[in-house]
Amino acid sequence: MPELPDVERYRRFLARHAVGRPISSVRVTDRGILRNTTPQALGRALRGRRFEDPDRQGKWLVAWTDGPALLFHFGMTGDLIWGAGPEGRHRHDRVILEMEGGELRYRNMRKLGGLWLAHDADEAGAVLGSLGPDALEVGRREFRDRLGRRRGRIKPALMDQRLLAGVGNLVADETLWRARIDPSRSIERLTDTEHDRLYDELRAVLRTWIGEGGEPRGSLLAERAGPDPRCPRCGAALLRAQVGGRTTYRCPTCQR
DNA sequence: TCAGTTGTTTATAT
DNA sequence: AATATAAACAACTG
Repeated sequence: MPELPDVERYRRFLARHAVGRPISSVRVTDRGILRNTTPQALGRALRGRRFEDPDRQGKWLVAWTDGPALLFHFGMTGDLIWGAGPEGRHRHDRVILEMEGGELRYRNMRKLGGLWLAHDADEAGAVLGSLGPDALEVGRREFRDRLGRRRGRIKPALMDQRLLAGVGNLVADETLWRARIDPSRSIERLTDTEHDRLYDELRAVLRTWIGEGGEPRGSLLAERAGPDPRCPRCGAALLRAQVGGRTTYRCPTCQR
């Protein structure tokens, strides 16, 4: 589930439900999900604090409070849930933040990703490491420049979080399909037109995906899960292959 | 039983 | 130096 658009929705979700409410207690049902702190330290750090407007960079959600910040990464199966009370809790709710008027739950089945605690902006920056500019914020020029300094195949470059933050496997496939570019094309051989299409389609994919509150229809994405994946544009059977170690779908006639 | 899964990090090879 | 590949992490589904 979580790619950049999903994390952006989590960001808005946290802002809508949790901002401003005093945190009364922190329940950790799986301490392994805390990557740089303990349940005790997390409780001490957050109790009595209130979330402020959260930030997102790539697939990271940075939830500032009037004290420290809580950093969320959702891995492949993370989710954020709001509950008015304890009913509806799930066994994969690894951390539950109880606050006035409800509770925020960090759910994560596979436990890739996790929660980090940062006491200030410097610490938050250290956790995020050398993350590139956010894929939705980056300008056309910088996108082009950063890509131009890379060699090799286009898809793994798009997914490199140091180059550009937020593009995952599904967004990459969708973008390349819409831009009609083969995921294995070498970056050096992309034309100016293709660079422009890539930038435009990346933004279009991210924006529609955020806007629809879920994965878009009439897309490669909708096809790949089905029994007979076909190109929504030309009807050709989609090809499935490994690119950069990830399952990749492409259209044999539209993408060259 | 086996293959597959939206992400990232690490080690190893080229 | 940078890119490519595979494995590991972990838990579940079909």
